[in-house]
Amino acid sequence: MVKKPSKGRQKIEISKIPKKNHLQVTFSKRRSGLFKKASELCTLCGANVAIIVFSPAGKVFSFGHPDVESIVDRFFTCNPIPEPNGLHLIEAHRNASVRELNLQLTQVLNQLEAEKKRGEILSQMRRASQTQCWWEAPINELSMPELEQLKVSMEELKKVVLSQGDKLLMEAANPSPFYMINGSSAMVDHFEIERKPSEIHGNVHNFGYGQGFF
Amino acid sequence: MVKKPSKGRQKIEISKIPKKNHLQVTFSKRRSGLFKKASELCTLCGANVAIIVFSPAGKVFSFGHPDVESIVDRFFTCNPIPEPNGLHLIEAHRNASVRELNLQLTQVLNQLEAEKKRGEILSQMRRASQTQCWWEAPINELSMPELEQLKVSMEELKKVVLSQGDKLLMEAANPSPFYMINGSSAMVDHFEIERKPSEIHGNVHNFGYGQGFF
DNA sequence: ATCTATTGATAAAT
DNA sequence: TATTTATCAATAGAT
Repeated sequence: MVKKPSKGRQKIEISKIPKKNHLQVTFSKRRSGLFKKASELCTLCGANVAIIVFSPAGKVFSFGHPDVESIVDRFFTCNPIPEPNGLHLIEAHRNASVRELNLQLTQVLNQLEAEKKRGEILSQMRRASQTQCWWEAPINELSMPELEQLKVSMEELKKVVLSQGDKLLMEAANPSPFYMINGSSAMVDHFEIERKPSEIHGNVHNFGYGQGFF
Repeated sequence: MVKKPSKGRQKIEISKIPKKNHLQVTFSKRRSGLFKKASELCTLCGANVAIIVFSPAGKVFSFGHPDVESIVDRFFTCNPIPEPNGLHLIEAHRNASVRELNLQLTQVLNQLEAEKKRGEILSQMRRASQTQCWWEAPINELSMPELEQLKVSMEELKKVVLSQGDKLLMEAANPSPFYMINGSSAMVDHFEIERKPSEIHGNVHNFGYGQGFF
């Protein structure tokens, strides 16, 4: 062997790693990196830190200084959840959390439903516009959003048709050779493609900012 | 002024920083660094992470994906706190339910993500194919008889569209109740209900994490 | 908060 | 999983 050209560390995108074995390695390395950073924060600044990590497979890892339980307890003392009875804090919180979870579940399920519907509509529209020309389309089967789109498009078409009709009439009356050659170029961009600026990942970052330093 | 030769980053000992203002700055920087690392771990590996930090002054900061509460709950479900009384069975039952709920939530969240992606793709495809759709056809090249024909077709189309719209509106007066998934008051009792692992299955992308790694 | 020189973390290869 | 190497990213110190 002549040499060992390691490419060294390479820049990576912060988005879900597709390769499972690769992901496993990265998870392991970064988890220990995270815990190391946490321990340094404790030592350097005298902070108290608790970290709980669940791997995608559901395995749990935790770091705590002095220990996870006391920190979590303090946390829920600081963010108390009102509960009339005399249960332990964690107990009380657990009950509230079940409710919370159910609520979340319901909301997310509703969102899912909405997204599915949207996807269905889109794919329907796509199928429709792919398969057939509009004048033979089974309009009786179109849904409301499709009809809306159709209506808008018809308005546009009507304008174009009318102006084209006028143009032809004018030409018939005045057959001049250099009579507007490119007067219709504006028609092409009735439906300009719009793109949102790509959104950065949503709810991952929950920094507790908004207050002073300590 | 000639120049500003910064000494740049210097090595520091990992032991309690004596200077209070310096400590404050370091705490702030490293805390956000820690949270950023955590968020990257979530994104890259699909992990769930909760972090609670108390500054030496007792101020609390937290990070959680999807949120601190559910992760802490899961944690205590996995590491149950020894309880002297005989509530263990009830506890166990409840814990199982919480675990169940969390699992469901995670799955549904994944589905949602998949659906959103699918919708995005469809909508992109649609935008792309619109470029070639009929309403952007080169009407300016049609001749007079063709335009006449087009006009007639449009009139007919309009009628059909209007009647179809009416029909849909009528149907909208009788909405189907498919979105009634959870009654609000019944939710707390979810843990009394037996549930199969998951009846739901995503139709397009399967983000289901493999088992057994880590 | 912003700017750099440096250190520290880590992706890829083994 | 542990080590190595080449890079990239975080951050200490100064402004």
